[in-house]
Amino acid sequence: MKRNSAVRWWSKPIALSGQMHYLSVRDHIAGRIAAGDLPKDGKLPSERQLQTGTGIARGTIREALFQLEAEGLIYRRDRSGWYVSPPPVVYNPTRWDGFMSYVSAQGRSPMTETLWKRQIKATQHLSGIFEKPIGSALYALRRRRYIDDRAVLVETIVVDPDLAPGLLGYSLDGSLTSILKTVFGVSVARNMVRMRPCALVKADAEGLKVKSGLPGLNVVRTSYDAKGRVVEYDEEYWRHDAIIVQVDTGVT
Amino acid sequence: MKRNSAVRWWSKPIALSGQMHYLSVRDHIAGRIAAGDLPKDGKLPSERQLQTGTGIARGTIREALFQLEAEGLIYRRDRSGWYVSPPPVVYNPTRWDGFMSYVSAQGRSPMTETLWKRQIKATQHLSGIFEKPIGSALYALRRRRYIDDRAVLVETIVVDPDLAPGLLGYSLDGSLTSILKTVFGVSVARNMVRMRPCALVKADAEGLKVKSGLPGLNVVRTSYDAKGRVVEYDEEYWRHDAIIVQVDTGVT
DNA sequence: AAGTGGTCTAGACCACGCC
DNA sequence: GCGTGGTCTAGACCACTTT
Repeated sequence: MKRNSAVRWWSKPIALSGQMHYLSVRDHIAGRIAAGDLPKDGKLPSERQLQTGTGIARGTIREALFQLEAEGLIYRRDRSGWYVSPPPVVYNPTRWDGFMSYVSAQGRSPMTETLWKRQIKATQHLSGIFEKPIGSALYALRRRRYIDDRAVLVETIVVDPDLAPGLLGYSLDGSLTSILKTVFGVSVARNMVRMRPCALVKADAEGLKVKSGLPGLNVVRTSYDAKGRVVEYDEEYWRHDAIIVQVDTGVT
Repeated sequence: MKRNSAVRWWSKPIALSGQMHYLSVRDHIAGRIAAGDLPKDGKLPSERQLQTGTGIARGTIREALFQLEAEGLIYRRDRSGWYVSPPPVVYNPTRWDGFMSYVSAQGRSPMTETLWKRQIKATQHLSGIFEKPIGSALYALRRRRYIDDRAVLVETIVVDPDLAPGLLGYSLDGSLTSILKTVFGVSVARNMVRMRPCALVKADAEGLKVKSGLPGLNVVRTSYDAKGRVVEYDEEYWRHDAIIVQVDTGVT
């Protein structure tokens, strides 16, 4: 590709006066993206190609790219390159339509992959949530979910076996919601949701194939049935650039 | 202080085998923090002091510090040093008690500073929200809010003057909520809240005195009265380590 | 004035994706 | 096997805070 020949990506020299150098580079790249001046797969030129003809150190280029990544404009695929981010989906934790349904409704293509499912024993933490003795049997489930083939979240779900005996025998690559409802007659009356900006580290970063330390959003949801029993406890880790959370409620 | 003499902060050499070097440094520092091995103001040794005796480049130390910062464990004061982060406050956007009230309720000390207040003309964006013609008069207000003397958010609020004529004449360093209610008899019936992990840039980063590009949380709240009129439109930018969002609702 | 983080350079080697 | 980003070193100078 001509774009990738050894000339600098932008036509004018980068302004060095006044503001920080890496922020100038950021603005140039952001401008090129906004102008749509990119191959249609959204891949940016490589870091070393961005350097050519500029006299700028690679570290400075990378600083600019990190800035754009933090802003959610671009993301990286490990050792592959930098790409323009697709738009985020809107997530409404107070609605009880699942991931598969609201992603589709927004014209995007959802996909779920079950990483593992097994019976576990309640830890102290879980025993407090489910109000069961430590060591009680619980179902646990780990899934990775995709939008348009990009991994956007990993989650660990815990379900009370008393409410859904034999749950793990079902395919859980679809909507857990609808299985609970149609097969077990369990429906959710109340949600408690906690959200916290976080860094993706260790298992979660690995699961999303991102570098440890990238920003993410941690969503913890506890669902109750009409009798106030905990139906489902869910910990999600999202890519920060994949989601907007929207809550629409009466005032309490 | 003895801690700041030219010996390394940890006693054993850092393990180089296996995992990434900067992650080892991260783990060492995280361990020391968890062990409470710090002066009580929470200030870490300087980057150059952390290097001493280790043979580790300053850039690598900084990478470890950035990691901990992204995780919310530490934060920096520009050109002063790195400090251990205080615990976050819980923010419930569906409750209509204001910042001053819920921060106090959590045993922390809230403070509000009004940066400016003035009448503005409705932009296209605002005209759509308030359902008024472009150019209509609106009240706008910019504030910075603190918890225990650390700036944690900046916000810009827009209010419909028809619902609160003369609002800008009042001191707005306290609760806007209670002024609207007690002085103007305006109360909120419904909230629409959007949240998005973001990078703090430009004016918002400057307002919080953080480096541009640090992770933050963008909260946009639109409040309606019982007749469905927009009472207040609020854009907040939070430090990412200062807040946990909690939503507790019935399912719709 | 001394110390701090903030920025930048100019290399080097590595692990891994992609062809 | 080549190109990519990922990691790391060893300096340097600057702007700002702190003392």
